[in-house]
Amino acid sequence: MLAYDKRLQHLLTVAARTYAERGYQATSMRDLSKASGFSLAGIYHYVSSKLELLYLIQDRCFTQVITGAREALAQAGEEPEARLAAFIQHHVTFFAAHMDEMKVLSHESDELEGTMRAQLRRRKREYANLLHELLDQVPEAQISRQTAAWALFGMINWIYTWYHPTGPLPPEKLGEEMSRLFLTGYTAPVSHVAPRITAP
Amino acid sequence: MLAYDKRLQHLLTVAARTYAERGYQATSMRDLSKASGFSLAGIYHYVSSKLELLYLIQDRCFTQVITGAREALAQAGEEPEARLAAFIQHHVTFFAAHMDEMKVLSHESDELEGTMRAQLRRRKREYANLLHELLDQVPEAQISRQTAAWALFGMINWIYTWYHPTGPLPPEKLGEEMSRLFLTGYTAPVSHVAPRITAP
DNA sequence: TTCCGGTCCGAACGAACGTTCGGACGGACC
DNA sequence: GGTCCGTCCGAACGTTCGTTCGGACCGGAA
Repeated sequence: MLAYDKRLQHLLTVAARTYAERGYQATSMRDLSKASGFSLAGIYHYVSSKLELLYLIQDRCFTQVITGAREALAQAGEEPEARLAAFIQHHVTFFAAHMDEMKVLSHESDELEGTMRAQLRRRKREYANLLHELLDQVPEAQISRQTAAWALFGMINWIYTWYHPTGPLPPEKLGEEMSRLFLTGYTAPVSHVAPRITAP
Repeated sequence: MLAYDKRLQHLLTVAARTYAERGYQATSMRDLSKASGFSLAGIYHYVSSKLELLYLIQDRCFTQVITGAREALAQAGEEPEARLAAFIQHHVTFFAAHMDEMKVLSHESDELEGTMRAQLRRRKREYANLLHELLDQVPEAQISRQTAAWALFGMINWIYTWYHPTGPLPPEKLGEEMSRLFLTGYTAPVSHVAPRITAP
């Protein structure tokens, strides 16, 4: 049954690319049929619905990010800031290496329903907890852990709206810059605080 | 013709709310008909197409953000960091006050085509230039201006995925935390740099 | 040779979509 | 009173959608 898995993977890859380009809702099963080489009806031998196709892409991608992050942390040593940097660096480089899937994961996260939605939420919580534990290890944070976590995810998920991995800025460099920006902002002593401006 | 404008505004408000809840593609003109009180055909007396409806929401919203940011900057004094903080604070509080429109602007930015798309791109460029000029005034940045700009927009646009303005964290406080996180990270002297970790 | 289960597809189904058409209604002006 | 114009709508149009159905093809077991 190896060929079966290979063809399913092919279908998922093509679908992720098309969803990333045109959006999930705007892509029809007929589009995927043309892009994948399968007939329209043939697709339904691999997935039971359009929604399950989206679910498979997102779930597989999320699983990869989480296990990848765990592996990166396992090699990151003990120092809290170094571990945080490793987490960020892994997320950014993984994002750059799997742009289509990560864009679909980031941008089409509200399309699922029922059991599939719940499963994806669980994975999201799992990944967020990983970050929260890292943030807890860093002392003297000058802003709240919750806001910091969302701000960081914003920084590193927004990537899909502008970044081109083959451009002048290589993924490792991008990860470094993001790490430095966030870590410096989050861990700096309170004395080095920017002037507080209240909106008029 | 005042009543006409009021009814158009009503339509745009309802559409923005529905698009924010269910997404642009997933919302049908029949949905908007039910939600707005207009008949299906009646909607076409105010907009010429579904795409123009999206365009009007996005263009009006963008115009408001830009002029609002200009006003905030006019009152922000001379110090570069204070001006940057004012820009961020304005963006965040405006976002919180116009969640539906800003979510539609952030999340459905790839749907338009042709002239409308070009017009929106122009507005986006205009707003980004505003930020770039502010970043240029801040000395000794430890990461590139371009990356910093995208990271900041990521932080403050991702808000729509998690923030509830009526929750425990008021918009002004959120703006403050975002300002502090970004400004500290962007303007900190290079000596206070987080440990550089290269991915294995 | 026969049969069978996995693989795949052309053709069709009913539903929902964005948009249009012809006309109804009502106040303003002659 | 008659006419016109802005406002609005019920009903329909043609298209596209996700999904299904019945059967074709084929390698291997019996």
